Amino acid sequence: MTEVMEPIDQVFRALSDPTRRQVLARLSRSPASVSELAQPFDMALPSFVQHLRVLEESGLVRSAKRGRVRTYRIAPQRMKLAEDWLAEQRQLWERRLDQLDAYLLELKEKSE
Amino acid sequence: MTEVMEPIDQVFRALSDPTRRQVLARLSRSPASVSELAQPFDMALPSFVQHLRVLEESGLVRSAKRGRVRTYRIAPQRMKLAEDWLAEQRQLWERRLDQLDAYLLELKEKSE
DNA sequence: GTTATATTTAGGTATTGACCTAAGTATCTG
DNA sequence: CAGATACTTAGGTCAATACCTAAATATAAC
Repeated sequence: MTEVMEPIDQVFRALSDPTRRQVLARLSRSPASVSELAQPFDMALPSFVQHLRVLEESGLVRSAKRGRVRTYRIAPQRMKLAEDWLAEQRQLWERRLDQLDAYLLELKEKSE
Repeated sequence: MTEVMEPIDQVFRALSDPTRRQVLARLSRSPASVSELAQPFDMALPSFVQHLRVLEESGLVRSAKRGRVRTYRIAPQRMKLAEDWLAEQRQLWERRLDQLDAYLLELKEKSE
């Protein structure tokens, strides 16, 4: 694949894991520390922290360390990349469906 | 990770690859055969076909073979899983930001 | 200043992902 | 029916991912 991943690739990749999506959902409510975030998951901490790293590299979250506690928060702009891409595709095929006669399309599908 | 991937995991995973996103964009315009889809890519056909398999397993596209030609088309309902998930997160943190605004406003008013 | 807490680093394993080449099958066309 | 076309199957490589345990570091609390 490509040498370096594009932001949008990283965003979708980050979103493809259920653990990471759960973390994002948690952070959508409020910022939280590593251990708070890890608590619901039955996973060794270093493994979990790797998910946090993937999220941060994707730009979907940011973190800052104060003392011994690292706090993560959501960084909403990046999610927009994904939303916008999806919206654009939707617009494309919706326009296509508008142009076509829906009835004829259905007939065509049935014959295939 | 999990034994079997959830549909939404598969959808985001399928979307994380630029080749696959380009294929989706192409299919948003109209259905197309394997070789039509493969044409823009500098990749051995079997490698490319594997991307089509990932897309079909995710439910983002469907295919049917007629004679020796397999035709792919977009299957838009699945993309909604991703759109809905993103919309939900957005709603969550936008609501949170609203609350924060209200709180800050209140602080400000008290100080005046 | 010792002990507890909150990560972080180091390093290892097993599976999956993204590619390849070579060879096979099925359908169409002259 | 012979050759071209449109995939499909088989099998191999290499890197990345998702986990793990054990040990290190840095800060906080007694």
